[in-house]
Amino acid sequence: MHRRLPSLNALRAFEAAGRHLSFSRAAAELHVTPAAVGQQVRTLESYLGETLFARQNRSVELTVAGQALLPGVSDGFDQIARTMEAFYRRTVRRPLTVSVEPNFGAKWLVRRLDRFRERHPGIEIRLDATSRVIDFTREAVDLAIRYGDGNYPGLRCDELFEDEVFPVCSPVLLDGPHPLVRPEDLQWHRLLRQDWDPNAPTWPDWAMWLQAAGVEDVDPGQGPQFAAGSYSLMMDAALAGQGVALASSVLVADDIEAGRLVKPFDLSMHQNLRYYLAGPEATADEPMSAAFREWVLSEAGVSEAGV
Amino acid sequence: MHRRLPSLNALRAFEAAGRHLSFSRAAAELHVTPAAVGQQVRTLESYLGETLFARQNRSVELTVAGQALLPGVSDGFDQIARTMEAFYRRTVRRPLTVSVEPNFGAKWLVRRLDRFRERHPGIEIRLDATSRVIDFTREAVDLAIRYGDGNYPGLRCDELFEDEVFPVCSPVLLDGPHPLVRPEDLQWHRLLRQDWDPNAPTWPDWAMWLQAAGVEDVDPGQGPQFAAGSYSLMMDAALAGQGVALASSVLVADDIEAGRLVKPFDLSMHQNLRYYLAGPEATADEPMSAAFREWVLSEAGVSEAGV
DNA sequence: TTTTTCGATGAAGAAAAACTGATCGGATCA
DNA sequence: TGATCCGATCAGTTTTTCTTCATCGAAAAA
Repeated sequence: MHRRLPSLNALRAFEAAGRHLSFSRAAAELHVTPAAVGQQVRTLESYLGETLFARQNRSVELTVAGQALLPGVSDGFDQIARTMEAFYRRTVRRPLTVSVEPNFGAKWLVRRLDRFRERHPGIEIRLDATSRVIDFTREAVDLAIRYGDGNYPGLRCDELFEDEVFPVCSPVLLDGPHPLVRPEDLQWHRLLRQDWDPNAPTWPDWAMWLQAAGVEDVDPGQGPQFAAGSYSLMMDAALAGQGVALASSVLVADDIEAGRLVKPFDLSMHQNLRYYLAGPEATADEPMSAAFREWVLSEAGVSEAGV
Repeated sequence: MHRRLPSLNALRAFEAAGRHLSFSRAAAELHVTPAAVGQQVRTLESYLGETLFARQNRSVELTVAGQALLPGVSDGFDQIARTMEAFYRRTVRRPLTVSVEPNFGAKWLVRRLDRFRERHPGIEIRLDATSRVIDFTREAVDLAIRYGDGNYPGLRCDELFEDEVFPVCSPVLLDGPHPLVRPEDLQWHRLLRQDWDPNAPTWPDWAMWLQAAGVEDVDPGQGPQFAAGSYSLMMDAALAGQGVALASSVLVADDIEAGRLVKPFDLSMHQNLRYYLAGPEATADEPMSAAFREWVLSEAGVSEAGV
């Protein structure tokens, strides 16, 4: 079989534009700019040697040639789209189970998962939020995102983020009677403190940060205390302007970007612990695992690590 | 309608590979390398999160998933391909009439036209080989390739080639009792000469070339003479080793590249005349004209000229 | 009428996708 | 056993595709 097909992307742009009778709406459907649609249509017209759209100033309509071409092309794409939909929904698909540390899952991963779904409509993610250490040989878990030192023998392991710890607070604390400008100003505010799970990796506490900042007249023991595992409660308190919390850069990145939290001082405590994506070597090249790894790494702004 | 489609090119590669059960044959069909097909298939597998082909060492076969996906996708592309074929062959299409100087048409254009057909299967070219000057307002001609000075008022005009004139001959003349090495050696060979149409642009003759070469003991008047318009006869004689002809660089480029003719000396006579593609401004932006112009210019190795 | 708005367009540069070319490695065939 | 065939892989590059930004002209709004 020998097919002479034009650029398929140009065809798709034409099809969408013809269906909407609008380059802009077609562009919206295809998630590109109207200019891109216009160029693709022009490419197709040049390939065929015929104008497919009559351009009015503020609208387009199909020429006779365009009308002749559109239905068949639409049918073809419909057929393919139906096939893909059927494929996505066909026979029970094993979901990809990803174990994730709960705070990271809530603050970082779930906010981005819809982008993964868009990129890989055929892969269903099952999240398993737990702090336990995963034994891949015993548990039905494909991949795990963990906070640690990256020393996971026998696993394929890719670094996601460095992490650092610094104070954050609601922007309202920057105004008011005692604006937070220098570390000494912390004496006027409540320090939100978290107890640490004795089994979990160590985490800098206020005493360490204040010492590093060279501040002596702030009591590291004052302010509300949150139980281990209640990180999100503490952050809710910070978001509500109830005090200043020591937070992980990864977990507050979105809140800072959105302006819900601010970082009043420049001083950060560096951790030698990081976020890693880990999983068994044996399944590392399976398409589902590979797709998830590639996506997480790109979301983390990291190019894929070596072997 | 909201479609979630993978990369269409990846789908097409998968479809071809699945149909042939071979990446190499699919690559041949798509006019790309097997490596390209392999990468496209891998892209699709990553998007879907499933392997579509089971790779043996020397062959591939479809997995269950691949078998589930292939038929529907094939049908879709078939549908589109049928639509395109029907479109190409539909209602009487006006061919694009290109008037071309006969020698140029024979020696340069027709040898390349199949590449144009491949790029633009929907455009039919009608060649009109004539030396007459074209009046676009009176004749049903869309474009013309002409040899001249480029001064064509009221026409959209793009330069194709510079031209120069130099002696050429069959490679057999380089051996033999009197090999052609220096211009003086021409005295041992016949000079193929052509009469010129008194109305046509002037063309250097042997007397001019010999003078430029500084050769005096060769008689420019000896050798067979060909009537105006019998250029191709003269070139046939040259190809047959019957003598040395003064030829146009454009018209002999292919013969020289193929080794059928050689250029024994370096000296060329430059012409201030060139090959141009000309046509009415009014139709210059019509897809057929624009496609042909773009193609001719790219074949001529020239980027599209400005307004 | 005048002003605003909306959609199409064009050029230039940037980003992303696709392809090539070279190399490797395991079957198959002679 | 050696030669060959086919597919995998990877880096580098080419080609395609897209975005940005400015402009334009009619329709809608004021």
